[in-house]
Amino acid sequence: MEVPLQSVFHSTYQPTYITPPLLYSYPKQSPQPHLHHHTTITISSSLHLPLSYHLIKPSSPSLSPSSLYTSPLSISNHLLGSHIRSSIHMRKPDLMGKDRVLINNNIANNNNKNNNNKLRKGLWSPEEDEKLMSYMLRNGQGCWSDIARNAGLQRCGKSCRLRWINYLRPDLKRGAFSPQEEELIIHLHSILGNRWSQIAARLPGRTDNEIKNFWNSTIKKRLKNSSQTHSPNDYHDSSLEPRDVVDKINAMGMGVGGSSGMLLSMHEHEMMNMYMDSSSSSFSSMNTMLTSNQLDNPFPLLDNRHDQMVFSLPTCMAKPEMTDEFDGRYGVMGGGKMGVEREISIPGSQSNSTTEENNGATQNEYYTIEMKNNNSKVEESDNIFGVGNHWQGENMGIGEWDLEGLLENVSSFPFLDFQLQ
DNA sequence: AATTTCGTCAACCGCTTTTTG
DNA sequence: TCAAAAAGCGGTTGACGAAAT
Repeated sequence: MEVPLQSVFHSTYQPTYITPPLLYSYPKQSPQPHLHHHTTITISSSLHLPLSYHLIKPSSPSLSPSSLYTSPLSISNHLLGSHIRSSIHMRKPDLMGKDRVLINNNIANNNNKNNNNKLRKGLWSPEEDEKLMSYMLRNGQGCWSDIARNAGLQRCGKSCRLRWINYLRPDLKRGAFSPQEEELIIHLHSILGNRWSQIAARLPGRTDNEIKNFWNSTIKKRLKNSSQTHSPNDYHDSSLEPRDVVDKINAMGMGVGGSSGMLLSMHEHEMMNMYMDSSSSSFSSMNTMLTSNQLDNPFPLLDNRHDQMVFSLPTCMAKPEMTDEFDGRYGVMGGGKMGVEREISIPGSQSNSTTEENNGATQNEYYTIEMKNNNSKVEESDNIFGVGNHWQGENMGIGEWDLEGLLENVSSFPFLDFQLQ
């Protein structure tokens, strides 16, 4: 479906049409072009976009010509709504042939510590992109070093893989993160820590690199700012990383025999308050709860003095609902309001959940998972995660307990998939 | 207008894990 | 079973544009 830009731009814009997804942005490092004021809007609707590049010219006087060639985010801040912003990327116009290659070669030479003159490094030229793209579309994925060779690229396979995964892949979403995505990233990071690839796996169309950059540049900064207004004493021991928690869980599986199980606790009620209302800024909620300490310790409220581990999940994660447009493996927002708090409680001696029925669930439901030592199992409570019996594994020892099961229902969020259709 | 500072992000590096022969 | 190669991952760097001074 085509959407007239006129309808989404705040400023007057030459009427044209956009068919998402628009995939390609050109690296901003490319040389500043000479600008032509007669440049017309050209937005491709093709999925083969990476082979073509686009210019955009607004009629808005508020947008200077030079800003046309700035980052997608920059122009989007001027003109675009958040979702159009997600899709529009612009290239800088040509000067990307020889000059650019020279620049690349310089970069490559400077960076080439191995004196391997055959392999290029640095920014990818459009020609290289085209080679890789067309090769991949023709032949699909294979051994990356073969791909590099067969596609006629003077690149190592690793570099090709990275370029494809982070940039050329047709299913990349690109553009600014939506508030929902931000919330999800924060939440997943609170569970997974810096396991960017695992976080990315649950954000369709996003790459680990992208999320990592986003976290380091944006979220971390915001959290840091917000933390300045709060005392670290407001919170429990934050010495454990999520990874530590997993390790701890696994270590228990190794068996310190006899004790009655998990000695972890997370007092995360406040933490999850930020999910209570998806319409409000998650960061405003976080203002009340995060300290700078927590930036590096994403399990800030973890307290190992207690014998329960409590995960709080937004509704969509903890107990997904089914919709027609989504298969049963995944959680779905459905009609439910994102942010209704759910918790998974993992006490040492208690076994079954206090769960209510899936439908009509209320806030503050508790899901309980038994965790015992050695011979213990992680037993599924009454449909703990709603769909898919992910915890049904028989005789699953603690050592086998991992975050995958816990997170399985977070593995995809269709509501995050912005589409103009 | 010039300079400095800041924020972003593509790409590299080095290490670990997985796969292959 | 083992070694080498490939793939995967997270941390880091540095170029660039934008914003601030």
